Amino acid sequence: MIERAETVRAETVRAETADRAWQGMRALVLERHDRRREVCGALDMSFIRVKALRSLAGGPMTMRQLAERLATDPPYTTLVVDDLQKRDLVRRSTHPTDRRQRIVTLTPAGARAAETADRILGRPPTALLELGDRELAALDRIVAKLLG
Amino acid sequence: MIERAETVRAETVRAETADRAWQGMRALVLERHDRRREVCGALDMSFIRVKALRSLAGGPMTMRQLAERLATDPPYTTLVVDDLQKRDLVRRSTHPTDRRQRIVTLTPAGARAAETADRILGRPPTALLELGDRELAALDRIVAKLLG
DNA sequence: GCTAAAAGTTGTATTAGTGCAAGTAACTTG
DNA sequence: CAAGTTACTTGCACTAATACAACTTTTAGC
Repeated sequence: MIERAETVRAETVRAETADRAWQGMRALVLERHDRRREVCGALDMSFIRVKALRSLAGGPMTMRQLAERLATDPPYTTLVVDDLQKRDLVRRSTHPTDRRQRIVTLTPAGARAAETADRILGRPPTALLELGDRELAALDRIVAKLLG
Repeated sequence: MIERAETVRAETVRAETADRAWQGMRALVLERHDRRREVCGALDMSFIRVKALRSLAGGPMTMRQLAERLATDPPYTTLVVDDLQKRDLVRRSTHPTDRRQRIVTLTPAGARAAETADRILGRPPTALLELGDRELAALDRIVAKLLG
């Protein structure tokens, strides 16, 4: 492939811009506005349990699906769900047609806990709230596009 | 404070947009494009050590500054730095004027490791690279603004 | 029906991380 | 120069997380 010099240059600028934007997004999410400690404190549980609750807020899942979602293995998932069950935040039931599978469902208290977590984690940084209307709309649109 | 109905409505829309954009950014960084495992595997160390190396890439720091940056306490920082020192990635020296303080500096090998980490963590998602020029520029500008 | 596979659980071992108390060396302040 | 403070280290106790191996129950394929 033969490219003209200015094309190569333009691509370099694009790559640099993309790197900078991405690193900025990472810094915002991971450093400037990390609410993990806060949410763990509020719900008095480790972050993986919070993630489990939030995952289940989207609907019941089997243990295996939950393990996948939490990027962990089945044994540890058992432990996490055991703990959430002791706190009456989730409930285990047997799959109607395949009795090997356990369906994990949020209890009403679990749904409330997941909502609390969402409220803490989902709260945008103040800088974002102070964006102009056009910028905020642009950001919203671009992020949606990135998510596919 | 008295607000007209349409002003309240507009604020609600803004808040919803901000929430959605923020949650999208979180999802992108934390779920869609999490490279922690990859970088930990590549450098054969825990993520907090990677963070330490990357922090030190910006210049030498004292133990206390590093502890602050890693959001941990001094004792654990000692442990992390001990480990990095064993691997010849960092070096401890005494502060020239205050001999209580230890200055932690990257070795050449440490700088290379930090660069490797940056290359892995800083690589933007492909979706971001596929944005149009105008959108990419807008994202870059907005993120810079959010970082203040 | 027998065998193999899948879903979950139990158990054990190891590493990572957190928190606190105490100790040492160096500096600062009155 | 004595007393307090700061920076770092050491040590201990504890929880969280990760990884494997082995086991039970249930389903699916031959």
